Amino acid sequence: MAKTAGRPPRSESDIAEYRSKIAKQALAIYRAEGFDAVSMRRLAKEVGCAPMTIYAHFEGKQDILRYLWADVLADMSNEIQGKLEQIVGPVERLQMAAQTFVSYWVDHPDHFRLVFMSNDVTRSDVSTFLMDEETLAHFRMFSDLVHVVLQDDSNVKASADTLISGMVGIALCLNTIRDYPWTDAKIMTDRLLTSIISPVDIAS
Amino acid sequence: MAKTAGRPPRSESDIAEYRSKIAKQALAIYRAEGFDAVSMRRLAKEVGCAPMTIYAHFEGKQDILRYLWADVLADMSNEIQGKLEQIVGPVERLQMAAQTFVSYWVDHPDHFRLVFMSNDVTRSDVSTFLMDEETLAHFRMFSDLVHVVLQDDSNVKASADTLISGMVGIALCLNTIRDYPWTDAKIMTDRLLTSIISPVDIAS
DNA sequence: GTATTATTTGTGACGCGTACTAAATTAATT
DNA sequence: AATTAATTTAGTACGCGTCACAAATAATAC
Repeated sequence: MAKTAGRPPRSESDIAEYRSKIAKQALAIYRAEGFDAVSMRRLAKEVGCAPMTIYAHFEGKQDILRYLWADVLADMSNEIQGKLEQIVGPVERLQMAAQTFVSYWVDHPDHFRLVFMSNDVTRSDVSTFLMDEETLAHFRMFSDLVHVVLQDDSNVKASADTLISGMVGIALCLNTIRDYPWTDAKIMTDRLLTSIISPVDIAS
Repeated sequence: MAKTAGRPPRSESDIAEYRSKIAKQALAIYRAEGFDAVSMRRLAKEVGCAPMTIYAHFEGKQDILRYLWADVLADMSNEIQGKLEQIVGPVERLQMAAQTFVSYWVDHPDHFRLVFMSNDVTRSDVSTFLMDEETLAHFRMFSDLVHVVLQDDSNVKASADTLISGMVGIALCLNTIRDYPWTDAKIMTDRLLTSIISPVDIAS
């Protein structure tokens, strides 16, 4: 089968280059002026293309926003790592990580919104986006910390996932349901953590 | 001090009537066509007033959306109560309630978005909105269920709050971070629950 | 060269939330 | 009935995400 005539599809590298160019600019805007400043029109202007051209490279705004996750998650990870440096006890390390994690999202609502609240929850379309290794690693950090504490291998992932989503939930509730008199975040985080890391067997 | 001349401010009842009229119509639209269908312009049209008039009665869209919470939360509560009817064991009741709670939000992304993701996270303005008794009661239902399981009074609220935000977090994570291979919701919920309801003392 | 085809651009449009202002309407007191 | 303050309206405007469609551009085959 000979190649068809006409302009060939852009090369893989061109696609990647253009995408990263857009994503990079989006990140610059986000870092400088926050979530609300990132708009398709402005992004296009600063990238130097027509607004609609972006839609040839991304499915929509959400699709772009996901590329900012890496930056935010790295920032969060750094903060945790910094706090962890002086701590040796496995339980203490996990506690510090958890407290820092929750504090980070409570103290940076914009970042929280970006990562956890900017998806189109309604449409459950199977996007082609897949988390890269680096991004996954940030989530796995907790698995590792939990793993050290719980020698028992079998439930580590379930425990870590529950811990992560639990902490995210604390941040979400504090951020959105402000009228409800929530227990202090520190206390809830501690409660969640000490619960998760203690092996429990309750009759089902 | 005699009253000044001129039109007096609207009466309390008039204010409430107008507000509830708007809120009621918003609810009708939401129920019929979902989250995205509720827009200020359309709402105004169906209420029979100018778009900007609504802003005299509500601070903005968020302020209206909150009045839809009651409906959704009642629906969720009903679903839980229905499932609870045949169950007598305190632990089993709490388990069923928790599983139903999480399932509800996972199965109704629109409702989840309305209650937990439609606030303007960025601005932490102290709005005048206060949760009414009815709405609070839905949250307190879990306190009650937890209370029955944990006779120890002291930590009931902290445990219940942690449980609620943990479950909300599970729903949020499943709804927004779809690329991460989360542990099954049922398992995470169970893990969270059995952890929370078992009294634990870990060296701090 | 020219024809063919893929991609990019431009333009205009829709509806959105919300801000501003000036005019109109309303309802009570004088 | 005239006055006056509270409220509503109309109109305009900005920027937003996104769609539709025609025009332009670029790279290949002939």
